[in-house]
Amino acid sequence: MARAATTADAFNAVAEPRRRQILDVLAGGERPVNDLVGLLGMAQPQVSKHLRVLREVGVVDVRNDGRQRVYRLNGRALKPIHDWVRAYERTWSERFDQLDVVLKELKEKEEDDGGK
Amino acid sequence: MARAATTADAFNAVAEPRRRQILDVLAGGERPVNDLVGLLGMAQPQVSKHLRVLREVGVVDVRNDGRQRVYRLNGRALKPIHDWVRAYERTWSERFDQLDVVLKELKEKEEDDGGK
DNA sequence: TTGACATATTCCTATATAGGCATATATAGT
DNA sequence: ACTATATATGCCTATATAGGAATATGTCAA
Repeated sequence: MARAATTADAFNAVAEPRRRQILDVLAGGERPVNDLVGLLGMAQPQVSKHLRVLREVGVVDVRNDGRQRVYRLNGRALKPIHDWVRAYERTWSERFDQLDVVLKELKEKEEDDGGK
Repeated sequence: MARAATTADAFNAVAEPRRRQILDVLAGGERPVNDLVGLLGMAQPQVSKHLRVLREVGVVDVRNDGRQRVYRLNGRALKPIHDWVRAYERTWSERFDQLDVVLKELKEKEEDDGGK
């Protein structure tokens, strides 16, 4: 088998640095495609294709505005990533030395995350 | 071009669900390979290959113990992911709408969904 | 040494990219 | 209708998988 599709979940979608860059821009407010093209210095088709992936995993939404398509961040789709990685914060932050219960809870969340 | 290598960074390494499962087990303590094989129900070569990827991005370390190779979590390699995704937490958690700094200090004591 | 156990590596194949480029689609203005 | 603008899609190719199976490597014990 090959790798899972980039549209399989937020983890795969966000593994691509360009897509994280797009999200970082959108974090500052909604933008039409051409704004992203200009700000990121990427080719327009590539931006559109990356936006399609991000949209398929639900991390961005689109809105039509005249002949422009305005993309908007939907950060909630990133929550599974946050929930998963948060459990590991204790391994580098001393504040989390005795939060074993939290760790177990988040691991269980990861269990039923596979079917998304 | 193809997708970036899974060993390119922690984002790509962790995009694979099986590798997250491995890390979730190792979060409970170091383990030899065969333990992971048994606990996760994966084939041994696949486990070894996933561990190689995780090791190349620095998220696990190995130690020789007789004929076993004991793998140990090194969560610090996940910090870039945590740092990146953390900036988006405010988009789904109303707790971050105001009083950012204060609530950041307290948030680990709450475990309900996004507060009410 | 021989054998059993533990782990890593190699070879194979189907699949999915990401970027470059051309082109299709859609909308607005004249 | 025609044109310019804005965006999406299709086609192409090199590349990198992930899993399966077989095999290689390494280590202990008798």
